[in-house]
Amino acid sequence: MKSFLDSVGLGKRIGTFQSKKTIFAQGDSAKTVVYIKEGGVKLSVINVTGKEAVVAILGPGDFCGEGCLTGLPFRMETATAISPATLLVIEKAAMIRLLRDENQLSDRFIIYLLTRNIRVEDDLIDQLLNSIEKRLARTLLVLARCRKQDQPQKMLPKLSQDTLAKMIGTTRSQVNVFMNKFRRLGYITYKGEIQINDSLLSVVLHE
Amino acid sequence: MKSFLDSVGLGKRIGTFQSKKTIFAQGDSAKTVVYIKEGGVKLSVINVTGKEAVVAILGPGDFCGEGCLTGLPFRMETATAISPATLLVIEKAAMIRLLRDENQLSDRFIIYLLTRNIRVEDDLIDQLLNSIEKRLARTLLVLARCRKQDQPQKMLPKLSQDTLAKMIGTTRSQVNVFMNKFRRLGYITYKGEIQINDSLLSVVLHE
DNA sequence: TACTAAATGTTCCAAATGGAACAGTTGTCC
DNA sequence: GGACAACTGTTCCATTTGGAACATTTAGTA
Repeated sequence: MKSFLDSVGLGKRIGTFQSKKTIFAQGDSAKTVVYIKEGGVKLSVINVTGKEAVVAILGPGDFCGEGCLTGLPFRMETATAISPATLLVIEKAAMIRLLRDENQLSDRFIIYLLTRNIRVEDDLIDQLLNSIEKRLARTLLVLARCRKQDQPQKMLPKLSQDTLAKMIGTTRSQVNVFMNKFRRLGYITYKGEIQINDSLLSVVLHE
Repeated sequence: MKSFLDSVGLGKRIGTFQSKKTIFAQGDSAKTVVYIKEGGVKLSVINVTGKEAVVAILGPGDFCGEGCLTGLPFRMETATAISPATLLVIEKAAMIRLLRDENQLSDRFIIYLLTRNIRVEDDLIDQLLNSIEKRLARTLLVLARCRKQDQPQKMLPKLSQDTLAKMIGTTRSQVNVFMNKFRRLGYITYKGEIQINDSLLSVVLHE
């Protein structure tokens, strides 16, 4: 299934990025689709007034920059590595060819887009309906779920409170207050890295 | 290009719905993908506490219920006609077969998913960064743009202030206050239906 | 170790927002 | 026309939130 995304070839190359390095920036010309083989990637946007929003945290198996396939000539978002990352960079034309010729990839890509759509819609719904406290709790749980398979204890990718704030559309000081509240109530633990307890769910579900 | 979506056949049937009728409801079993040939469709969600959010307003050329292709057994959203609607209802298995066999449809569907993704991400970003006033202004402009091709004056699909409130995550009274403010400033006009002036853009862009 | 930058902890107040309450308007159906 | 329901207009206040300011802690590095 992964064969087309495992090999380098015509119009496909490997890129490696250290943590905090920019993969592409908002406004760049958009001619490639990126497939994440390893590492974490943060997608962010800066608006006219200079305010920043974090749209998604992506990991292995996710794509980014796929918007260029619609014909958009520029990157609408900035993609930044949040851990050492290995990426497959696929030229737009090569990606279009692969989607035509390789049904397995096409299927997989459609499933990916559908899943991604659901994720973003869930984020939007959360934003429309819930308070900062609930949004923070849900975001932590979703981030922890991504790691569940690896770790016995659920653990977060290393994100600053500032980044969390930009994911849920609030300020760092608010995030700080609620993080400490969750810690005080035993919903999360700071053991070097942050660990998420299932009891954090009660914040999302209650009332 | 549209041939596969124009014909009724094995696993494809036409459905017609009057305004305000439910096409499918949150929690229903999800076995079909719906293609909108004519009319408008509102996608909404109700959360545990009973609060409602409107996720999208869809029109001709859009799909809905496509999430079932990921294997999700239930509808996550309620789809309601907001004007008399003609729909092509495609069985999940038939849709999967079409996507495999008909490259034109597959291409078109991928482009649709990418475009939809961008739309939802833009909504999320708007929600993360902007005040109620700006979100309302942007929502009105986006809704008006959908109709631009038809009408000399930009006009809205008929949506109540309550629906607008549920699209931007606020209360009807807030929407009412800002709608009247926009009207007082000449950004919108009530001539039977609501008409949107380009000057409304200044609300989104200013400061 | 000492220095520096980044991240976190804490507080405060102005501003934005939620939500309820009630009045007025419009449209529809008998 | 009258009755009813749906939608709109308007006000008010408690609550939430934004945003700045400053202290403290942690991490990286000369």
